[in-house]
Amino acid sequence: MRKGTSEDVRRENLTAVLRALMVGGDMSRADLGRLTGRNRSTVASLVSDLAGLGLVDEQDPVTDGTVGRPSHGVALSSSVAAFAVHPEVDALTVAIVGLDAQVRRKVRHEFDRIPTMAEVVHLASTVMAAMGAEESGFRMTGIGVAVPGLVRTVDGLVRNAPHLQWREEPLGASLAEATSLPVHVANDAQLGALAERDYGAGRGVSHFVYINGGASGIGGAIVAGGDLLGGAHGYAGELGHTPVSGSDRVDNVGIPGSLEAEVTREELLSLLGPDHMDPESFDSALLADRSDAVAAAVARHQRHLAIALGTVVNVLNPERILLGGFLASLLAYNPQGLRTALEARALAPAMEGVDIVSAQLGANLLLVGAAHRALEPLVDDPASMSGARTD
Amino acid sequence: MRKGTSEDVRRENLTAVLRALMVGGDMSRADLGRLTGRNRSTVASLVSDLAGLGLVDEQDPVTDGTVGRPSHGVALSSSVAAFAVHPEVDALTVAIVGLDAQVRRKVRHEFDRIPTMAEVVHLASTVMAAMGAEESGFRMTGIGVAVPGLVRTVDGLVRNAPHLQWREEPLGASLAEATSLPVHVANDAQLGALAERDYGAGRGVSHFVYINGGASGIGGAIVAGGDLLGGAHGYAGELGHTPVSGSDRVDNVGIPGSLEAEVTREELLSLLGPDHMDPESFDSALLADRSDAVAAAVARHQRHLAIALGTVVNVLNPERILLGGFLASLLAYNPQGLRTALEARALAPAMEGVDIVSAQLGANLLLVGAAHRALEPLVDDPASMSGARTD
DNA sequence: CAGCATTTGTTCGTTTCCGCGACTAATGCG
DNA sequence: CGCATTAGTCGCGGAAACGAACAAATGCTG
Repeated sequence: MRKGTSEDVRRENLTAVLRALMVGGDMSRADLGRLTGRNRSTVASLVSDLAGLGLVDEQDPVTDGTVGRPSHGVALSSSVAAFAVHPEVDALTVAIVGLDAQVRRKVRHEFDRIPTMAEVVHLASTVMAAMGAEESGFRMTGIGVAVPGLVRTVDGLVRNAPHLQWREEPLGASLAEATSLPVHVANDAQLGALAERDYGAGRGVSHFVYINGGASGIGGAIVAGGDLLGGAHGYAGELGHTPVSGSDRVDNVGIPGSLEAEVTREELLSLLGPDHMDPESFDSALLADRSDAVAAAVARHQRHLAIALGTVVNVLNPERILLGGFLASLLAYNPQGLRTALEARALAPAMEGVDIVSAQLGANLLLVGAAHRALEPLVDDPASMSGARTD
Repeated sequence: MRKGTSEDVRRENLTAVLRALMVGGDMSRADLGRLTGRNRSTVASLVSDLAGLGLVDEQDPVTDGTVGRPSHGVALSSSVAAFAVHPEVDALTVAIVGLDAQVRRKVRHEFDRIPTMAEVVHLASTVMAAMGAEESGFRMTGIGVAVPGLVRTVDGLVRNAPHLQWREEPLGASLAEATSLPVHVANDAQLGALAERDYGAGRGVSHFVYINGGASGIGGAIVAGGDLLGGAHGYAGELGHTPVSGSDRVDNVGIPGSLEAEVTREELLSLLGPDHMDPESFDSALLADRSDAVAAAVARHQRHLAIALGTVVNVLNPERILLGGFLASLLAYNPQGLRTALEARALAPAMEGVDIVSAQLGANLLLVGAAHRALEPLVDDPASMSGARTD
């Protein structure tokens, strides 16, 4: 759309082929042609270009049992990848994730106290250097960082990450300086939504809302028209602070009666007994406990969640709502209960055909989302992969 | 983006030229080249094509006092236009609006009772036929209809327009059948937002929220990334049903404590005295009355509005909020009051740099929005204007 | 197993459309 | 009145996609 020359057509076609492979997996050149609507000769030329750039590998023709000449296989290169970095209160995860969304390497470092940004930058860059990605044949395009908090996406400034106790920390700039790689920092829920869109419960859905409930609170992200809705500076999607009651309970930014103030994992956990529990155990423990106390608490939580979701449905008219973390457990406990509560709060036409489902992706969700964020510029302009820049 | 051939480049370039003229007004061919970044010869060819299609008029070169050869002027054709139809409880407005957003003809018919859909269709098609648009040299591309209610945009089915007491009315299909013209039906606030985006307080702003307060309630629309956010079926933007209090007051769809239940023009009007008042009189009457009763009511209304806007800011991270109708009066009464109340409810980073302004466009706002919605397909594919179809 | 239909790869000519350069035209300025 | 500046016009070249013609590789059928 920018210049309007024929090279843009080429770029768009290269991107279309790459995207087809990313969502559809490896396939034959003929399939690629059908999927992208391009001509045989065009596809051949495009694939040849991409192979030359090292982004895909052309394989020998394989017969698949049908008549006709077998078509060459085309596979995403297993060497093109990006780093994913995910700092949490108790650990830092660094991974190498390929263009095919496979997690190739993964290192987790536990902290005994909340890390500072400088510590995270230092540790992450050390780990990335130690991984020897280039020596192992990976061609790294950049670094994607998933941060539990508000991030100014343009420069990766972490505005406020309450759980990490970070405020106005220049994470993007620091990490870029330490590694000399392009760095993309974003909110964790947003990156999770991207991963769900491409490989999870959001596949093929162009309007959906993702809401994740964790120990630290509730985060969300919006996909509209197939694109992540970031807003003016990337702060969009903060559904946790939506008002759901007139109570005085405040969330961690001081907003009273908000979703995050009323719906907490902590409260449910206290009813179940143990002080700590990993997400899977929490889910099964909650679903197993049908006591009155738990049922009442779940009902109240569902009611509050439904009010927030009602706003979401009325304002955004999504076709699907993805619930992650303990919000998925809340749904599973009584799916119809949540739906009924929501229907009382949403405009009937907007509510029609809205799916409420659990998010699909598990542990690697954020790593895939973060890495793919870093791979995005390459996918949008494959020709930029010229010299396999290894600096 | 679809096929990936060189004809797409042509189409995009034609669109770019047309859009430049729409937002920038008539200009010289040289300016057009600078604005669109295209080459001199390319612009000449594009303009020549558009002139051949009858979409622009090429004028004689005019000297503007600067050195160098004068450039040809290019003006949007004054004959290309669309119908705008706007049914309200007490009147039906039909207009002819040009590509240049000028309202060329306007007919308003008053009702003595709430009209049915069939009556509106019948009257609108009669009026449009009587206007003799084709005979007057207009080339009409379609009909845009602004409806105060929920509209399924794909086929123009009015799902629920409470004030008109319409439910499940096939307005789009009926009007298309009666007129044999392409019909585009949409929510009035959405069309107003489009007009504000192109010609009003939303110019050059790619993320904004438009909220309009009228006698019938509160409607809204969202522009994200420069595009109207319609959601899955076009129902998005319903900000009036956002929860703002724990009270039991319900709005017209039964949602308690919603913005529309708590913030009403009616309530303010009752404090000012008269039973009926046109918007302009209401605005000046409200701003003139600094009594304690009014001040307290305004403060309460502002507080509730701020809660809804807080949700909007947190979820959408807009760069501007446009207030229309009596919500603009509410803002003007005490701009700082609203802003302060909002800042208590919004995440500080998301709130940074958010403008809160009044909508700019007046009476013709919806007519321009509706007609331009009908002109959009033409702008997106100028070459489709082949035979100046007059059926 | 030999021919045939089917499907795909390959090559090459055609078409479209943009940019560029050379030349011409029209203006203001000194 | 010449010169600099700016824009229109025309022709050429390059990029890229498509389609046609041909070759290659497979399954199917008699």
